[in-house]
Amino acid sequence: MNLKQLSDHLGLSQTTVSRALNGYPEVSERTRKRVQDAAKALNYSPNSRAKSLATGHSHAIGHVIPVSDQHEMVNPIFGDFIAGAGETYSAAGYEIMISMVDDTRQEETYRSLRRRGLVDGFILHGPRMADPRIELLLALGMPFVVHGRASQVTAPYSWLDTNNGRAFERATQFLIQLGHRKIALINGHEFMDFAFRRRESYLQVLQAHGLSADPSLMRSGEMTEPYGYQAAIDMLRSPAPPSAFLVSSMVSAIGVRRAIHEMGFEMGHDISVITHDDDLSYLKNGPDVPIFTATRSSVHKAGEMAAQMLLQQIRAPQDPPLTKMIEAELIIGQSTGPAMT
Amino acid sequence: MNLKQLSDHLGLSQTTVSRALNGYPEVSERTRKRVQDAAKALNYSPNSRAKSLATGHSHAIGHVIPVSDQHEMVNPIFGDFIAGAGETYSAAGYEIMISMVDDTRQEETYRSLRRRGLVDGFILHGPRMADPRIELLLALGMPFVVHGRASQVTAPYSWLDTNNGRAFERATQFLIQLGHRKIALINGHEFMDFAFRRRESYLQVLQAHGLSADPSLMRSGEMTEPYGYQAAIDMLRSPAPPSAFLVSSMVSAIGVRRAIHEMGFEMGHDISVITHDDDLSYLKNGPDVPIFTATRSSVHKAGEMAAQMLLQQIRAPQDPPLTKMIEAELIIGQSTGPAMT
DNA sequence: TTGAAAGCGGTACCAA
DNA sequence: TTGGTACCGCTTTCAA
Repeated sequence: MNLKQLSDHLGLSQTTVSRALNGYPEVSERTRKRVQDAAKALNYSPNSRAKSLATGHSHAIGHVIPVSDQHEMVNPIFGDFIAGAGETYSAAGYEIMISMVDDTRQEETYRSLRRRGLVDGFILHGPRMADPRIELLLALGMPFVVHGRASQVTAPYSWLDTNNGRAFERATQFLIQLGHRKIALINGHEFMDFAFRRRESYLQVLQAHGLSADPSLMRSGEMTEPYGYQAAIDMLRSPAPPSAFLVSSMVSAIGVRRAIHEMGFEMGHDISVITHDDDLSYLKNGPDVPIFTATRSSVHKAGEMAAQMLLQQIRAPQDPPLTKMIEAELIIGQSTGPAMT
Repeated sequence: MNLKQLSDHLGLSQTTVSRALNGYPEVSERTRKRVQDAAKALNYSPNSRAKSLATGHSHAIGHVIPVSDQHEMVNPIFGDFIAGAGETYSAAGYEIMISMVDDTRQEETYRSLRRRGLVDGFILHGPRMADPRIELLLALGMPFVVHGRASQVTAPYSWLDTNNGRAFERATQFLIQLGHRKIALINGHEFMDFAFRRRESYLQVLQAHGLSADPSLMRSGEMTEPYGYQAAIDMLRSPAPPSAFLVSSMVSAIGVRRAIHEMGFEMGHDISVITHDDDLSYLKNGPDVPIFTATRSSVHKAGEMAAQMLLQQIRAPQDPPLTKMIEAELIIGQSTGPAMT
């Protein structure tokens, strides 16, 4: 059933039917009613491709997800974020178009999605400190919202971010209050903006308490389980091992805990671990660790909000960029002081 | 830059340019080369909406993900599966269109995506034993592949599934070999096909060993952490608690372990836990539990394969349905016998 | 208030 | 081997 068939059926022109269905004011109420009823009865809905072609917008949003070549895996927060965004889009009549592409093909993907007219806007995931994609999108003139920020990009743009700095500030303070003096930081790649901010806060708090930053207690890398394991093993084997770990990712934290166990330390007694991750908050009640985290549902919420911001930008492209900060939640499972030995 | 501009620039007709770019044989090699070079130089790529409209296919695949109202969360395997599928699609020039919709709106979503011409095929996620969506898609005449199976649907259709039955068979056998006699099953909703199959295998192996199935040791429900916790607490408080848990989801398993800890049992000594989940295999090296799982990378692989099967169906719609079984991996972290007390 | 017709940007049939 | 043209299904301007 297409527009022509519907209008023939009604004995009206395509024009009138189109207008009636799209809420144009110049259609008589009687006609509109008749058209709407027929459309419903005949199960008509317009072909989106034709509509897009005619109107110039696709009613779809592109999410370009960087996937790492190295381990072919996607950050687990992704699902919840998309689910949240999807809800908002679907309520507004938008679709999600997802591209999973590796780092080398990001630009090409943005350009191509835009040129081919497949999307009306973008959500940018996983920003780096100096992320060239932001300039690119600004140059392309496409509405977009960054999930996170890029602290070295000075041009104004829309973003929504978790307050990573504040989160790690509080976590570090918490460990210091418990009496820890040697606190290790197992961080993500520090060219990623979130990781950079986390380290900055960690260092700042150490300094504020007169503690020196020990480079041997700081690691940054791809947040996998083996990475966490190796980093922790190395540190625990050193002559002056840390009494606490601050870990940027739950996935790596699993490796850290394995290392602690393997080295014969007891978690929550000899050693403390604090994890920050945007996912896996369902672990918050686990017996062995205090967890510092953004919950899954807060990530979901972030997705909703980012989508709303983007739709707003699409509707009013001239408006100034929107920004939004989300505070992470602090969830203490079990207080664990430094080694008792 | 559109086709008309490009052809004007070249002094050729749109027809010829289109043919040159799309690999039609009747174009002279010289012309083709000239066209291709110009297209590259002028950064031309065809408008997908127009192309879709003209050809009748959209070069996009719909993934309709059921989201639960209850906890607004998405099964964590989703990200890896999509990443795998996305790779395959992208290599074949297809896009992914994702719809996150709750159970009540599944049918409507499939119908709408099809009617509006947004997709050429579907991957169906989270099949139930008697899943009406399969009949629907068959009736719609759209190519689709089910991730999982629907054991009560008799009509032939394409699917790709993990061998859940075999996995739980092996897990149950393993626990019995360790000496366990009271083995609890914390399962997903048993109207879900995977959960049904898991229970069937569990029961079958118990029976084969002359063990009676104890209804008080079997639970099914939404696979959340609190659900696992509550189920385990209830069982552990009973007069005859289980000595082992077989848990259908890593998320619930976290709750189970919390309950074990809280009740004063020691994991891997008093109590064993085996978890099956398609995600979170990075936990496989955790210190406390043996894990029975499909790894994240196998889920990724499943996504790739499902996508390949679907593209195959799209290319040759008349071919008989394709089916593919994937064996789960058995990963034993640490053997744990029954309670020593 | 309604309709005819010209796009939107491609593809593909039919002629040349 | 190339080009003219109708058409895919909808929107929108212009006229009636």
